Amino acid sequence: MATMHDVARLARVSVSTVSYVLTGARPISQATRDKVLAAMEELHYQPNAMARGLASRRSRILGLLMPMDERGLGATETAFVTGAAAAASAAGYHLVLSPVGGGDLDDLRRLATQRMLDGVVLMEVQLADERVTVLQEADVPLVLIGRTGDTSGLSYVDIDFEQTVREAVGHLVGLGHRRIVYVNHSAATLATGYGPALRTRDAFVSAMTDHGLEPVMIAAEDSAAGGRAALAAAFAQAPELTAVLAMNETAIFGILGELTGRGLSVPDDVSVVSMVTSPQVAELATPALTAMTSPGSALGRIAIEALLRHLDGPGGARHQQLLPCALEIRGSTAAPRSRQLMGADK
Amino acid sequence: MATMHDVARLARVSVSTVSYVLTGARPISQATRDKVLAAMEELHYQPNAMARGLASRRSRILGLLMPMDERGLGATETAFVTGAAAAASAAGYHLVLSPVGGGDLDDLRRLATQRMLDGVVLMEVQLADERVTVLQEADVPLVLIGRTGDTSGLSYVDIDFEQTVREAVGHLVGLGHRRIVYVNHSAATLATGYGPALRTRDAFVSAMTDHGLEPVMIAAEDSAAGGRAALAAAFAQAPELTAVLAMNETAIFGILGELTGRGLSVPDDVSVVSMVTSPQVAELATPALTAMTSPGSALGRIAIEALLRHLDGPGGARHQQLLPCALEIRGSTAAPRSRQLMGADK
DNA sequence: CCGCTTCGTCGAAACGCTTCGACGCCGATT
DNA sequence: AATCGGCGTCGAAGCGTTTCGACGAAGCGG
Repeated sequence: MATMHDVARLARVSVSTVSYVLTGARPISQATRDKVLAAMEELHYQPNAMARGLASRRSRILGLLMPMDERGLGATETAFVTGAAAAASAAGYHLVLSPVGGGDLDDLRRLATQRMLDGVVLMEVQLADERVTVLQEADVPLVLIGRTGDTSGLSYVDIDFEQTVREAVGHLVGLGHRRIVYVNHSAATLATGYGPALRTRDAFVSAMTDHGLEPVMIAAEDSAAGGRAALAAAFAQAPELTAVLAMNETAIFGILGELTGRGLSVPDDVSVVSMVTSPQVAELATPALTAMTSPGSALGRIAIEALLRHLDGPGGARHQQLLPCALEIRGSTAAPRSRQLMGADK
Repeated sequence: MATMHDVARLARVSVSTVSYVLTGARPISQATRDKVLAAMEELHYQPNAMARGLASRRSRILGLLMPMDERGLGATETAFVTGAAAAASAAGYHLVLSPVGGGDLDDLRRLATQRMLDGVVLMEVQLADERVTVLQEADVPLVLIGRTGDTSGLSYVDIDFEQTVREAVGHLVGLGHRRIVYVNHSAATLATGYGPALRTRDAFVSAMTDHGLEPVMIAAEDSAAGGRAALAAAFAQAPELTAVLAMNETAIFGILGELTGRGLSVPDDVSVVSMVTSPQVAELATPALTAMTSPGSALGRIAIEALLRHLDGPGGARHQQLLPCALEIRGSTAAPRSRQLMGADK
């Protein structure tokens, strides 16, 4: 492997000159530059990332820390990653994903403190998240996806759940629905302080109240069976329901299955809206689901851009931004039929 | 940030002694070791990864290169990643995922040649894959998931598709099915040299032939609509079919939907087996799918272990290994009813 | 035509660690 | 008693860059 020395020797210049050609930190004449570039070409020279990082105290590597549970990454998370990777790459940075689970806080600390990462984007932030504390103590530039309860002094990008729920409810109410059930994540998930679940819950209550409607909410396990059970519970609690708004992407297939099982048709008997769902998943269902599509790739891009800004101007202001999901109307919503317009026929 | 120098000074030993305590490269007396460890503790010392890497010419970082398309990572890939991460972590290595798309070959070369990665695991390998060539030229220790057409001189771990298909077909034939249709990925995907699709296709032909049955195969786009269309085509080609074996995890929901749409019940009228499918996805369907479950986490672990072996003994033999998927019987398969036992009633 | 920038280049000193050769010490071997 | 080999430790030489101060050569206004 050729080093800078070899290049310098071949081009008959000093090592520092080669470095300046590479980094542009000082002006170099065209003639010299050409000589150096030719030498690099000839030797297939590639700078050694470690040496560079050591000397400049910048690795040009950004970390994207994502807990990897067995669920896998949906299209939403993937869009997020690709958006972030593209933005990093455009700025000349590498983006590496590190699958840090919740348990290995020490691992996290080590990773952050070894000065291998110039900055870090943390995904799936909980309302009370120790990882944030660890990262702040390690003094590494940090941007969150999602937010903790107390966001003072933190930079984050997150989905505007308030707005998203309002829009979803608005869509259903606009179609004529009055009895709308909200299917959230499980009670256990809520208890862990999972922000999206809690925020959408509050947003749902307030949106429904604003329309003068009563909010009905059900918790569902993250599984098809959980969705089934939730729908049963929903009918027990509100027999005349005509629409379901579901936060739980995993449970939604169970909900649809159970609806079919009860001889109810979507969207004629019951309308279904899926929250924070990718088009890919929405199209899997029959009929395709009307859904609130998350701005995945934009979130990723914005997070990285904010992070890069922190690297340049360390004293800069925090970046705090919310993006709503977009309503995409597909086949699972329609005006309510039976119970509303024709009486309780079914 | 404290350096080794600071630790050495505080512990009143030389820098090299501190280093030996850390790496264990030479014996150090218990007394000295304790002094050093105490000093480290007091200063919150953390070794600088760059400096370490530069001096030792080992980064202790392994790369997992995965193309990220918009589809997202299924539970299968996720299991793979977590298996790999666990194995790497156990050996004191970091595992970073790098989302390298197909297009950025130069990006790949740069990544591999900058000596930041001690070794690399490459996922989603095609039969003819330029990335493999690039990585080989960069002279970086390499293990593939999947295989190229010519595997000489390469290490890989892959699914034993031959065996997996044989088992799936065996299951269906054992239940009494004779007319079995195989739904593969799209013709376009086949044309790109996507190994799993090609290998399962061949395996299906040979397995069916061994049973004295005629292999019927349909290509399906990777979407629910594709699955629908494929099922229609299947019925056109083999009206008396009683079982579907599907390689296309995305299309399977379309297949199920179309089956229901035609008034056919699963598994009573038609049995369905899904290939290389995670339990999570299998449970999404109603009824839950009988599936061939991929050995995701084991694949990841084995790949990393093989890679680590390469790092230690560079001259060592190649590691080439195939693992079959496990048959998990759920609700989507049963003995054929109507057409076989009761004549063509439906 | 003289001093003064500005430009382009060089040499050397970091950056924080690993690793090699050397050395003193001590107990064991002849 | 002289010799030997381990053990534990030290000092110094890298690893391949970046970056800083210095310096000669032009280019400029006066």
